[in-house]
Amino acid sequence: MKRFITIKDIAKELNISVSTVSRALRDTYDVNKETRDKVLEIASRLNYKPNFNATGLAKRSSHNIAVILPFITNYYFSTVITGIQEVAYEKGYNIVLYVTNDSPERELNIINNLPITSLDGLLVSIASNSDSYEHFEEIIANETPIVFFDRVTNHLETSRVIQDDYNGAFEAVEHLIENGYTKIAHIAGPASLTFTQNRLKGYLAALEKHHLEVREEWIIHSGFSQKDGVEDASFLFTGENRPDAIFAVNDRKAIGAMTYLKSNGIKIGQEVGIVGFTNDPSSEIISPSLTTIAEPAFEIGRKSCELLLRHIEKKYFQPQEIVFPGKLIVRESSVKV
Amino acid sequence: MKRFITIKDIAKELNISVSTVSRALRDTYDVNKETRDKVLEIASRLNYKPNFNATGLAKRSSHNIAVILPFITNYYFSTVITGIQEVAYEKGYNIVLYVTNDSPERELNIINNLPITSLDGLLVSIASNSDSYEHFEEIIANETPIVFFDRVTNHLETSRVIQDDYNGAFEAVEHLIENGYTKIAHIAGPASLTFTQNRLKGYLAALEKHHLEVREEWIIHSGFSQKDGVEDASFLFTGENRPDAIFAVNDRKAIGAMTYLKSNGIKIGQEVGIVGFTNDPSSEIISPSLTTIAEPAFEIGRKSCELLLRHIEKKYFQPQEIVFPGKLIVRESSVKV
DNA sequence: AGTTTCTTCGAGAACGTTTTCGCTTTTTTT
DNA sequence: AAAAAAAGCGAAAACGTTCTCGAAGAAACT
Repeated sequence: MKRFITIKDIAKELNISVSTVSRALRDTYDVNKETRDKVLEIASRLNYKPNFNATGLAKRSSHNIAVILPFITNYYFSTVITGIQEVAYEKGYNIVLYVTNDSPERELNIINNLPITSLDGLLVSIASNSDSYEHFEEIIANETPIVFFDRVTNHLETSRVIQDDYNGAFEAVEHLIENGYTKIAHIAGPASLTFTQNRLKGYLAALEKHHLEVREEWIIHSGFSQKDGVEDASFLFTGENRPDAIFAVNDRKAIGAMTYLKSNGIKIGQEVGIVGFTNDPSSEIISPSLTTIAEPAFEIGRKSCELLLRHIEKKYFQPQEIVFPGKLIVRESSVKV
Repeated sequence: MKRFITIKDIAKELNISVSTVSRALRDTYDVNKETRDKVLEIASRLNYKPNFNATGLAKRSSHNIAVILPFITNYYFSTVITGIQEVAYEKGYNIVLYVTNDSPERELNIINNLPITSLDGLLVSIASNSDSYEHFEEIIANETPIVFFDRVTNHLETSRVIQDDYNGAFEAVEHLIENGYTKIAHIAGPASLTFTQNRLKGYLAALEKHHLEVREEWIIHSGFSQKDGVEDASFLFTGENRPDAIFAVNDRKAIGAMTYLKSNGIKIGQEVGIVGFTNDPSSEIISPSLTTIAEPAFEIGRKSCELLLRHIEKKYFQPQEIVFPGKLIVRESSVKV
């Protein structure tokens, strides 16, 4: 059976009480410097490790935060986690990771089975087709703070951090227009997600500003995968009225569309312009290279975590919305020469 | 202050003792079916959530496992985590994530500050230049099981799961030879890592089998990034005695090398053959597409976690080494036509 | 010298469970 | 019908901390 050195062992060793040891290990006041030094010395000699279950019980707070998101196997999310992890590490928090596989059922199941009593807060990016938010409300009611990032919801009064989807999309589409494309399609994400709605709005606004017509059949909602991109492009380029440009909701779909076009002999850039969203490293590797809107994924992770920690540490802290601007990165896929 | 429903609330409600409630919530024996049903009903009505700090304290086991690895922002590691997470989810374990940024100091710091008393086990892939294993030994001495994956060490008597680096490399290089390349360079990873050693051995064995000369200057050890690949290639192709093929320790370096060759007008495949390792999705996106050895990353994650859980649950379980075979995937970068 | 204030510490309860032991009551065996 | 075994439950200790209270002594005032 495992057996670790406890505060009691230290107390016995020095013939003092556990309360004193406890104080010595944390505070500096209310304990004599000498005894404190002795405690610290013994503690490190015996290689004492605090029992987090016990401290968690006694203080009603562990130093754990849950991160719940759809996937981790893509550039965006893995980079966000890296950012989160960076500030968690600095501040001595542990990250408990849950991945929903973008399934609402699994998300629900995870939330319901969360070790909520040993979690100080939650960082979440919701699944595509979540339609109910009760499970989150319940957690909020229990005074466990939540910060949403990227995939947020307006149904809940919490802090959130996102990129500027509307303006990013607007800029992307305007860039296509300025480069002489006029028949611009949008291959979008699942309609339920706030950020696909915002990117769609940005797309529409840019068309409107430049007096270009909006065609229903040029707006396709589907999933986020490369395969979805292939299918959407195949749909767009088999009928009549083919577009001459595509704005994709993310780089993976853009890349899917590119592979479709390439294998059908359509010249990217020259004949059909393409712009993605994210700045996935693949967008630089593919040829022609992909124009895209870069998202500050790492910073979004950092900021989300900082915000959550503020909520955890200060008691009443007004929910905030933080919006990061995107940045247009022009490459080969959106220019005609 | 947060306040959750406890076992005591249920006991009070039903006028029975907490011990009975505790039993009812877990076992089926030693408690009448009727009272058990009543307890379960009240528990779900009050929305009772067990306090994991308390159970952890009382049972000396949380249901947490730590995952410690260098990065998560690449295909291989993020897929491994997804596999780990899959079985952890099935079995009701939580994953506590730590990323070392491939820094030995940070790794050490993380290990030393681990909430070890509330961790049932560890899954780790070590940092590149870790030279000391004492911190791991200490954990093992405390009877907390560790399973290493991918980046393992021979200094410790623990279970480990890896891919067959030797044979994968052998196959990759033999494939190049069979396709008519004779001057094959190897851009390798940091020399300290077991798996780069094994891939190097596989490379050497293939050369030897086919009586090709080994040239020291064609073997370069550096980091794992795309940038390292660029630099290694630039080194290989600026001097005299240029190779006509490259076997890269991973796909990112292979891709780096490809970008260098492409921008220098060297025809990949025709003039210089390239094979990578991993089967990163980028290897299919880049053109020409990259021949590679596919690693079963997801399965490695699953298996590592299963093994760890076995160690946690059975007491004395002989350390095992599990080796997954790789699979050669032939694409355009390694054929001369 | 007497009073007040600080400083340092210990006793013991509390956090929410599990677990051991033993006591009733019921059921089974003879 | 008596004896033995089993079933169901409660009291209380334990897990390793933190925290509140108060006591003892030292230091600082009058």
